Amino acid sequence: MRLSRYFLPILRDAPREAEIVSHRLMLRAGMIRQQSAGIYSWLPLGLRVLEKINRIVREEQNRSGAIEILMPTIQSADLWRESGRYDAYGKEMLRITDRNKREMLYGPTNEEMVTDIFRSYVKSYKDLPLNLYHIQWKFRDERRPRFGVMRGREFLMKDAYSFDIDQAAARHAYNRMFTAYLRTFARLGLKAIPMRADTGPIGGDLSHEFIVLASTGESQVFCHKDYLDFETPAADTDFDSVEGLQAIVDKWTSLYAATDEMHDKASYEAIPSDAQVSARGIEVGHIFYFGTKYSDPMGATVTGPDGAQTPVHMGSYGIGPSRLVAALIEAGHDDGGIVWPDEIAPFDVAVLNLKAGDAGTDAACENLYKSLLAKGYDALYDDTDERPGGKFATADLIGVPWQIIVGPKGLTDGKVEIKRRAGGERESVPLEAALERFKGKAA
RNA sequence: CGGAGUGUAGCGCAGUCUGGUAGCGCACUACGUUCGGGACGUAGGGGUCGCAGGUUCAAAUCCUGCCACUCCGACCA
Repeated sequence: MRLSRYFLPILRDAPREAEIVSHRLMLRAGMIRQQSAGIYSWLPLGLRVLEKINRIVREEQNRSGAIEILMPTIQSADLWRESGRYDAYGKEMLRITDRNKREMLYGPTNEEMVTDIFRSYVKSYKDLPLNLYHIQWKFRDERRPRFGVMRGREFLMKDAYSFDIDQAAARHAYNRMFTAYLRTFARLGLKAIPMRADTGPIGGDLSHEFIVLASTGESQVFCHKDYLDFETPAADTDFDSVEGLQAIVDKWTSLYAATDEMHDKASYEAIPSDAQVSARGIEVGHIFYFGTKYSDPMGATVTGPDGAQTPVHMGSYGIGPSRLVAALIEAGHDDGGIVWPDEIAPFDVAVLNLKAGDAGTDAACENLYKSLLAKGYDALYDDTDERPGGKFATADLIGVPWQIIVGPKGLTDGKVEIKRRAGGERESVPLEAALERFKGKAA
């Protein structure tokens, strides 16, 4: 992308209302624009990051055996009356009336709807297990939205729903998601620790929150230090292996880890004091097993091997990609701006032409830019006629992991500079070497 | 939902107390000089002062009502 033709509305000063660092940086970097309390437009740079997160989430969901669908944002109140949640859900549910005076709602979650889909088509235990997920916008009319997209009213959520014949099978479905989540967050460059969670209004008796440690986190969390060094399940993990997944989950739940609400002082203090971690955390995922809470009242049953109708055992599994954007910034930034993990960055590499209009730098940059594109990189070419200082500041602010800096000074020796955003290391190399350094994007 | 605030140009702010031609910095446009860490000069453009009433010769400023947004707390992916 040529910056001169892109839409990147950088702000030099953050708007006054933005308090936390991720919100300030997202506004400054031109990633989002607030349209209403807790409701945001996603501008090109923000959308790129959001899509990169979605891609990873999708890959790991698919790897674990989940199947993608897409359900609507608007739902019928009737469906929610079946489960009893239409009245149980408070003012957080945005209720809408259509022109025919039918009661509708903007979905805060999709258990009822996916259960309806399931019961319409699936009739036999032979079609289980099944896990359907979608990535869709949700709306919860929070009393007090805050912290930008971290706690918006409208937010993007990946929600998966598992269907199984009995509790043992549902446990395995839970373990699949548990494992997929460990992989997802690791690929996003985050250390997310599963913590026992309260099951809340959704109900059920097996639930974990995945918490990212960050000093600006919203809640207090406690855990054993060893979690930070646990190994992420491998890409070739066999998701069909009941024992294999159970071993992973057992390991990742073997030590103490709890949010404030579930905190048990005695258990925590039993941890050797040098292994106690008390920190702030951001919830980035939440998984539940809730049995037949919805399948029972909604009649989602299958015929078992014995010919009997059995309500299916369900679980639901959420990750908030829009919130993850903010969490990633909270976990990765410095005075200069955002520091994205390589896999999430909106662009892989930025080419900075320090003197646009100069025949030498123009030619070198064109060469670099086209070569990077040809090798599959998302490259951003700053071809504007801004001054060098501004270009450095912009590149740092938006957090592109690599910068290739091309100025007339270096070019007299045939050299360009490669800068790593994260550590700030820079290296002066011949133009050819820079071209070679970026060999091609590994799939 | 309790408490505290804020609405003036795209962003950051002054002006409001004490009514009298709507300002500053950044950003934007043109030209010139600059050019390796957010340059400088000159000349420009841009605002129903959140909205609606009211008081007054005159309202960003005073009065009344409403709306929006933010922060702290309780609650949530």
